[in-house]
Amino acid sequence: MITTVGTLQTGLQAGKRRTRQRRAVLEAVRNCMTHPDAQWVYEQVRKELPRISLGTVYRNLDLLSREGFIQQLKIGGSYTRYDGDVHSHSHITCRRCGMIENVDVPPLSSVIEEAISTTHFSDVTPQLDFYGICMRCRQQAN
Amino acid sequence: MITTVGTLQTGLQAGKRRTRQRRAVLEAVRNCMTHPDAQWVYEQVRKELPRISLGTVYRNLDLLSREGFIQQLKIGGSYTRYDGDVHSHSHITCRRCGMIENVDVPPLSSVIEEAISTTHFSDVTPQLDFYGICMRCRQQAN
DNA sequence: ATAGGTGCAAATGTTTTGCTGTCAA
DNA sequence: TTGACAGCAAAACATTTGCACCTAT
Repeated sequence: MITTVGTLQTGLQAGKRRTRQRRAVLEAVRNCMTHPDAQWVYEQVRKELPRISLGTVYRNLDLLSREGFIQQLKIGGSYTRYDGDVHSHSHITCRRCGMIENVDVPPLSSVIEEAISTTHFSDVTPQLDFYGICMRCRQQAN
Repeated sequence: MITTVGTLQTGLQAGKRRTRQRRAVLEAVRNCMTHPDAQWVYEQVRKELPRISLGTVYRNLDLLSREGFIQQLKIGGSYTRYDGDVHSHSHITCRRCGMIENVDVPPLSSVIEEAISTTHFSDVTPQLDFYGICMRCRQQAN
């Protein structure tokens, strides 16, 4: 069995050293389907490495996202969330409970490209997100 | 000359009382073109009302955005920014300096509507934002 | 051996809140 | 008159950072 923990399939390495802490953080984000925040990752990783600190989790989440191993999501709530899926996709956030789900959206039309061209910005990337009410919240007749 | 400070043209009122503090906060956000944060609004309003507290600014910004008089922007940086322009439009944020500019984007295509329909969410609103490098930052050869 | 990384705790920066007093209606 | 709101300060909250020690290379 080949283990690729802490390494992309291409053999790329995050940071300069391959530490247990970094591998565990990447592993946790990748295995989580719910777009976790730093606290969740911390609690998860602590099951394996009880002495890891929250600061280390933050530092690694930052490094991993800067180097493109994971994605930082600054949508909706009051804290930053992470996504182990780095392929380009959108997110839909529940306005009531904050739950995030993935949405596959086709490439944005040339109409939007035109809108961008009216600005004086360069290297522009669009980010399309959605907000709504999830099924679970809708069913809870409050 | 008709003054509409603190009141929408329709005569709607924010909150239950028309306080000087609330009017000044709304005024400040409306007159500012740079999508200010709470601190900026605080400093601005303090010129007129030196005894206003930051807490009051936050409470009013919150109330005004909940009631639709202004718009809350949770994009990019580490703090919440506000927009006095409540008509539906997008924003483009500079990745380097955080500067925000407005972008007028045509209505999103039906292709996107379809993507939304694959989710189990209701009352979905799309939010399209852009990130890039502004002209000023590009010119500063760093 | 050594630079990069970790743990810990304190600091930071933004936003919220409890309480008491004030003021718009 | 009275309840919504303001001022103040402390608390809450997520996140960052300084420093001494550790460890992957």
